[in-house]
Amino acid sequence: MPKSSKLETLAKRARIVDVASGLFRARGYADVGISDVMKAAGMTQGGFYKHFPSKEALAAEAWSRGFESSAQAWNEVVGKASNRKRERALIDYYLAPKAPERACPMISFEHDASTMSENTTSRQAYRDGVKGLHDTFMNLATDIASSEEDKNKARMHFAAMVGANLLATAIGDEPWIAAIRNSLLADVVEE
Amino acid sequence: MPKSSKLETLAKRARIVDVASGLFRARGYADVGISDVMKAAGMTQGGFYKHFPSKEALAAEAWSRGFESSAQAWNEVVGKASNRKRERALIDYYLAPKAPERACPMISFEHDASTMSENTTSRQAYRDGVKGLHDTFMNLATDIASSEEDKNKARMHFAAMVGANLLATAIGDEPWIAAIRNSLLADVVEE
DNA sequence: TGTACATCAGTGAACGCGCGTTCACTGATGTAC
DNA sequence: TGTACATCAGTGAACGCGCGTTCACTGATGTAC
Repeated sequence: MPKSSKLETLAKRARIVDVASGLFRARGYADVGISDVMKAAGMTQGGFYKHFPSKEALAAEAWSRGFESSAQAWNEVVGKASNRKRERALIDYYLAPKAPERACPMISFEHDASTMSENTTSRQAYRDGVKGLHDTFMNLATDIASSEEDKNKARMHFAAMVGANLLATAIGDEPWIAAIRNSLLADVVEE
Repeated sequence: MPKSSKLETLAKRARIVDVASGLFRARGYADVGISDVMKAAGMTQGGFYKHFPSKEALAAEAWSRGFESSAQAWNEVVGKASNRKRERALIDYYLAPKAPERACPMISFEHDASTMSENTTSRQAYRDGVKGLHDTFMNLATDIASSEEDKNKARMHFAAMVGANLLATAIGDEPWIAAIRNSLLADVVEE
């Protein structure tokens, strides 16, 4: 059934971005083909180029989408927690096992973002996305009343949770990996 | 000039592993072709399969090699530092800019290790390598006299330096990235 | 409101390139006598 | 010690597959009259 109404077309385009975002988070840019994306979106691969000029153009949007939904999830999780346990709740959530298509975009996209040439929109999307998650973290974990030491602590915890997640993802649930996670959590004051 | 003496053959094999290790650290497994490796080793691509059954078999050895030389570098760096500043020296060194072929193997190999099927020797090489670097770090940053709190701190710093390096590699030297690095360093007691 | 026509989202096959792997061949190494 | 021969590391071309991209075609959408 060729051709759709304008509204349907936009919805399908959004679906492609959506689906690609999850696949890229789960398996990375290189391991996901255009045909994988289009199949998952319920179309055939030829139609892809009616929406995007290239695979890289899709990456830029799919990555942004991934960072957005990650930031949104963070806000929602913290919203449920009591006021003073925000950082702890965030780190707990971040380090909890998740479906592959919900994997941390900072980690999932890093290799491909680093590989891509400097001045691409997809690379900029990565930079903006990571900065966004960092700012989200700092906003949720600290407030105006926080001392500079507290902010420094939060910044370090941000890096630590990313590192811990990277190692846990690649290695799995061994005791020494759990020890790292527990050490991080132990450093986060619950008050 | 076909055929080499047995000694030359072994030396060439070692050179392939060496060169591949650097290329994989710099550009990742998928972005480095057999012909790249062999060209850099001063041979033609066909000869590769006289030494290894497959590209993945090379990865297992090249990755191990990368972890080994990384651990060795850590030991050397700390050796130069005064006794009580070992952890600080290690983190300073780890976060300092390096040539691409010296990039952190935990980060460079992570994506490909995660992607590879569960029971491969290359995947095991990654696990072992990361465990090795973790143990090296803990050995250098703590000793028998260290309290459990100190060990926890060190473990968290290990994760934090990996996370900070990941972000710095992909994003570059922006102020907020430098702030993360400084926050980590500020938490490492110099005494 | 109805009709003829242009548009263009989507199809599915094909193209072209790169890369892992294979293969027939070469000639130095090293062994057997 | 010398000589004939088997081995096998290394060469360079070719194969085959997957994937990004292109393309001729289809038929529903939506516009012009």
